[in-house]
Amino acid sequence: MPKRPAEDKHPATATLRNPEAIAAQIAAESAERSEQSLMAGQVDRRSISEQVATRIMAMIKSGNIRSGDRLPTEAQMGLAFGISRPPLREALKALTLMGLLESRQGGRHTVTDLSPGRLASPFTGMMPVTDYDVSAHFQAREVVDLALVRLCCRNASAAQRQRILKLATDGRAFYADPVAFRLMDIEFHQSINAASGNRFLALVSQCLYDVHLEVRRAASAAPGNIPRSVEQHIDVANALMIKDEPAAVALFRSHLEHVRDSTIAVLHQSRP
Amino acid sequence: MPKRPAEDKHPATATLRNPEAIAAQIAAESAERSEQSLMAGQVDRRSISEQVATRIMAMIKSGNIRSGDRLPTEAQMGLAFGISRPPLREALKALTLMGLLESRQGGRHTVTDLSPGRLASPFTGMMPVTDYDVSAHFQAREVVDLALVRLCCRNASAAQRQRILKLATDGRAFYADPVAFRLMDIEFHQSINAASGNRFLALVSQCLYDVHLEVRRAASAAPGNIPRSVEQHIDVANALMIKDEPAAVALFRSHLEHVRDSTIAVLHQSRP
DNA sequence: GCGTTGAAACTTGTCAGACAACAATGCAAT
DNA sequence: ATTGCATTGTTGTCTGACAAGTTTCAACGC
Repeated sequence: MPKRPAEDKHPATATLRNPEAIAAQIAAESAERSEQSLMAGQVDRRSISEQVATRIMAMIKSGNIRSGDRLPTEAQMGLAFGISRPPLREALKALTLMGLLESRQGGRHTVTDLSPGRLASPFTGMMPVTDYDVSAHFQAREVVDLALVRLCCRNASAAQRQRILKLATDGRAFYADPVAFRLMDIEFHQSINAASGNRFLALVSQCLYDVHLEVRRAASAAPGNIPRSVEQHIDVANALMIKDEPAAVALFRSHLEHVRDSTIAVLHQSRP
Repeated sequence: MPKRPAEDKHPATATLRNPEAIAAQIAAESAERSEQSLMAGQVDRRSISEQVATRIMAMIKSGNIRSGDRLPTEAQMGLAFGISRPPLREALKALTLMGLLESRQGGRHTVTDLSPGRLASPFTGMMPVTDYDVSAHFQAREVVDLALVRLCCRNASAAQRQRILKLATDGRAFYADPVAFRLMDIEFHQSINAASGNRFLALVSQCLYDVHLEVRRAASAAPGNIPRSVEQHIDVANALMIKDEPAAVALFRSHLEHVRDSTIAVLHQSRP
């Protein structure tokens, strides 16, 4: 059986994770690029900072730079890319804003965990910029979340089901605390998503949920809604415990519809 | 000295869109911010460029800056924000990389159309960075795309159905041209997504499709696959024409399964 | 009068150098 | 061995400058 080589043990690849080696690789590729552009005779009309940002992204995507790696200093990278600090900093800052890098004054740049949630956050934050359609949004959530509930019902382990049920019942303590309830609500839905075993659908669901939060942020939840949501959570969790798929889906659907209706009510109230 | 062509017919709204007025508004808000930070005694530990980028994003999201607007010059904005050019440029470049702004040397920064596809592209490009699961990906596509097909079957106008059918049949001309086929394929799926009437699901589907393209980019499609895909497209389009929802869904599902299987085959072939 | 063209003014892209603020490191004293 | 401090290193920000490209506007020819 041909197994994947244990890359971390190989000196050649391990060395690449050292800042100096990263800089060396950048320099090598940079020279190669220059030759190519000379051969093609085609000038890249993008600004240097955009080219550099793209190349760093490519190095991250291809695995040449990995989560947690410390990048070389700005001076070293500028030397390696053959550019000065300002455009390099523009590229680094852009990647920082996109959630790929982290930077602290005095400390070097490091690569984030690259979790989909982190990468999606800047995108999610800009989503509700176009005119927002509540019913279309909840229709999408229904499609995605109900599929996740189905998958969760089939694939979740006993421990995961227990955790979901515990989160649901713990919600009873938060009848009077909207903030704590919101945190629990996030955790509850994420647990279901994670238990489904499908990262893509889970990510989509989380993005749609984040958009929902953004919309609902300003308006505090009406007091009566929290107990109702908590009870619906518990109903769903119980259905998941006994693996009753139709019931879980139906209960989750009614939960979503309840949230949708109350959201519409809040929006109409704030915008008469 | 206004040599400026008459541009404010509506002083209230038009004024805000002038670069100078935008700068003035920035300056006003900036002063307000300073007071707040003094009152709170809490320093914002984020770098200036990050704060500025966040604030410009907020102004775009709130509608103070709209699609197509020309931003003030960097000098003006630097003055308005009370900072110098480098950190301001870092913020602008970050927003440019994120697809919110466009910039040309010599011309001012302008706001893009803010289309979801454009905003999603940097995010989509980084998605397959984590270990990629083909079957989970296609499971997600199945959930989302089949829902879109259902909605399309119910909501599409006659003209939209005609367009979908035309795209599908036109595909027959591209048996030997993978690139042209790919372009048609994109258009075909986007037409279905648009006809569904749900922007959110359409966007999600497009993102998943883009990830699929990214994965399949290197490997050229096997020659036999194109005719098969074309015929499947036509079958789906015909089902949509007569509004046979179960048939359309079933045909689309088998289309997706075919694409999935051929993708897996290609991946296994390239990675023995 | 009207479209064209050319130059001037303006704006962004890039570079260089400098200093401040913060982090990391090593050394000395307890 | 641990704590505290001083030194060094790195990022954050500023200033000034010039190159490369765009926009504007006025002079010019028709």
